[in-house]
Amino acid sequence: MTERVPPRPTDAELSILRVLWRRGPSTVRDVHEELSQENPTGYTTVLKLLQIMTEKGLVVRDEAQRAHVYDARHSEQKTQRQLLADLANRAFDGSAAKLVMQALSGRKASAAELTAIRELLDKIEGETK
Amino acid sequence: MTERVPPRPTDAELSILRVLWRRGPSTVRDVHEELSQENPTGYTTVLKLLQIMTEKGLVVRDEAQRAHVYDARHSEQKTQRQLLADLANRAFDGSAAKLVMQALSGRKASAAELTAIRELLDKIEGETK
DNA sequence: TTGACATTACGAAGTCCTTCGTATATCTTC
DNA sequence: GAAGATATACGAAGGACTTCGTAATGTCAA
Repeated sequence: MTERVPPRPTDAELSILRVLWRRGPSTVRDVHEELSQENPTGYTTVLKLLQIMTEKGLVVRDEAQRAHVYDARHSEQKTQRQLLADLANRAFDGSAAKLVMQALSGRKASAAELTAIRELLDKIEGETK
Repeated sequence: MTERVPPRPTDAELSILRVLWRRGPSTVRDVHEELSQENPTGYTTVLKLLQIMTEKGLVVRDEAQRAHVYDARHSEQKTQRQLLADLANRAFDGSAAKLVMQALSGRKASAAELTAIRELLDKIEGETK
């Protein structure tokens, strides 16, 4: 059996992934401290989540040292794209374009951001041609 | 107590909402038949879900007839925007622009769709000005 | 009215998510 | 090597999600 695609991370799992993406490989202690600043959590709670995430394949664990070091298995980009594809399938008839249009309509996007998006569009159209 | 914002629909709940958005007000039988074509489900399972969704405020129920008639409480658009805002908060630092860029990078968008997006950008920028 | 049928109500089971308390193992320092 | 600090492992509890079986209720026709 080959490795399967990891499942969609839950809310608590995603908040841990965000810490790992920001910090890189980290111990439970590291993650716990960072996470507790915004949202106080028990140390063993974070540990348990990381253990489960290891089983699921969301993170990888280096057990070389006493304090195991965890890291996100997939990049932030890759995970984000998977989440978007998933949402598109579940709520937008699988259409990424519909999703984008709705996200843009939902206001809040600075002029600079709009420009950046426009440039991205240019780039995409350039490649497709 | 005033009405609270309905919670994020689960996967099964969302698939029911999709049917309601497409069909409009429907009985359990209606929803069950439509839903079972793609994904066979028990009749009482659908009923139970609709009852829970009524409690949560995701749908409204008209009990005038013997066969209760259910309908989505919020429009497809409104729900989609809420889901997008939620995902932006959980995985994109709350930035809708980042989300859009990532969605666009994730390939798949026809030329026509790209044009439509571009026009939408024009419209937004026109209003903001 | 009564029987057949359709519908809703109720409750329970199995799984997953989240949290935490306690036990066990390991390292450091003296 | 023993004490204390620090880690991980284990298991359990409570709640949410999904599914379904069975009971109760309502409707209609003969």
